[in-house]
Amino acid sequence: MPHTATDRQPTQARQAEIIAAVLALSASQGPGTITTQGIASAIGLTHGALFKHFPTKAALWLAVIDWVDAQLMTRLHAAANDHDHPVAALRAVFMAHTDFVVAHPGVPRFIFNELQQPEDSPLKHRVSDMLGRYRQLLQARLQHAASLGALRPRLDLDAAATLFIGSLQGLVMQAMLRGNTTGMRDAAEAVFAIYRSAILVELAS
Amino acid sequence: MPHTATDRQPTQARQAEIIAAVLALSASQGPGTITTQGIASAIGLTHGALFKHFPTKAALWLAVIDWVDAQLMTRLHAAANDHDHPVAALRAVFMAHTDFVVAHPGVPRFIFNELQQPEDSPLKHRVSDMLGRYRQLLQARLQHAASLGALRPRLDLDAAATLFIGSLQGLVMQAMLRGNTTGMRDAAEAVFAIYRSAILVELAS
DNA sequence: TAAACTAGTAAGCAACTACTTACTTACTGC
DNA sequence: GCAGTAAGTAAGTAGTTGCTTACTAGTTTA
Repeated sequence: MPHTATDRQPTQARQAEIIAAVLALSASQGPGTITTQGIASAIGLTHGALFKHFPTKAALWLAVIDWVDAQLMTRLHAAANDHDHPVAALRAVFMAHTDFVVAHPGVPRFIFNELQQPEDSPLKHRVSDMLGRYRQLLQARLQHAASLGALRPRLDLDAAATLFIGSLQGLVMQAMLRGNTTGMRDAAEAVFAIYRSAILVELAS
Repeated sequence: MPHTATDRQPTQARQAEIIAAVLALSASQGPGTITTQGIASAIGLTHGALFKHFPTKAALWLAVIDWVDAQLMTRLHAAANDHDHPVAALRAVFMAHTDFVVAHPGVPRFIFNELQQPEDSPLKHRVSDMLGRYRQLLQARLQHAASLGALRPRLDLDAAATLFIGSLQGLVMQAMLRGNTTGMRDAAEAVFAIYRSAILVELAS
């Protein structure tokens, strides 16, 4: 069957389509089991055509991480900078992260899968680099909040950042158990409310 | 090379050895990439010999989960029942879980890997069943603590359980980023201290 | 002590993997 | 209007995977 004119796409558009397909498959399949054949047929393309746009599967995986990095960090910074008060900023980051996961359920699976690779592969290095910048974003707000006297005295800011990311991880895990992300926003609100009371200085009830 | 008498092991001992090998490989390799060939050569056995003890790879995977279930839940219940006060029990469970992960770093990787399988495979079902019993254990202590008036009024116990497991997940993720579990116990103490102040009723500082 | 059983080996098979090659067809600049 | 290039196809290759088969050698037991 000869392809029509609409079949042919400029490589930049195809690359974006391929990356999106990988993340879509990650949401319903587990990234470790994704094959280049599966990606191709998910787009309606021949297997060989994939390699016109990415030289190797590893290069494609790297491009997926770069996409996630750019998208997620942009949204998180935007959410954080939307609020003057650092605690409000933390809340906005928490919910922006949640919304991103709801919109792209394959992303946390993909990221965690790469984190499992124990050796210092370039993939894992980029993921850990991104998470490092995530922690910096959180630490800056936490320190700002501390300087305002809004946080508990002697609060371990490092542990507070770990708890922040970890609670999101817990929400993701719950969503993976259920197999969908419905109700995740509400659960995120409830969890952040508890987190907030964990770090805030005690006020009169 | 003919095998000596010590080569031959009763199947029960070999099964335990094989399960241990899978978890050891999970700690340093990522469970998705483990092959039956790799398991066999890790023990110093022929590939075909594996299938004398487990009919299929899936059966072996199931046995690994059963082992984790029995070991982990036994320790968590023992830790919980060691304390009369529910908050002390929660702390003991948190640290018992941490100790288990430090002792068996492959376990959380293995578990999370199975959780990623989206379909209702028997593997995923058992994992989600175990996590359900974990939540029950937590909910019972949280409700007990609430009945003692130790918790904040209007605390969302469901979200509190999610935050409990999630914060452990966050610690595991941090350990995976660093590639080892050194310092995990100290980090766990700090994180639980914050968690504790999140759920406890406010006292005079 | 012979028979049944069990734990092991060595070799190989069918299916699947990432990737390549040879070729075709559409778009673009001169 | 045509040459060069880029996106696509179809078929194939080498390596790996889970699993099987045919055979060997210890162990148990009637």
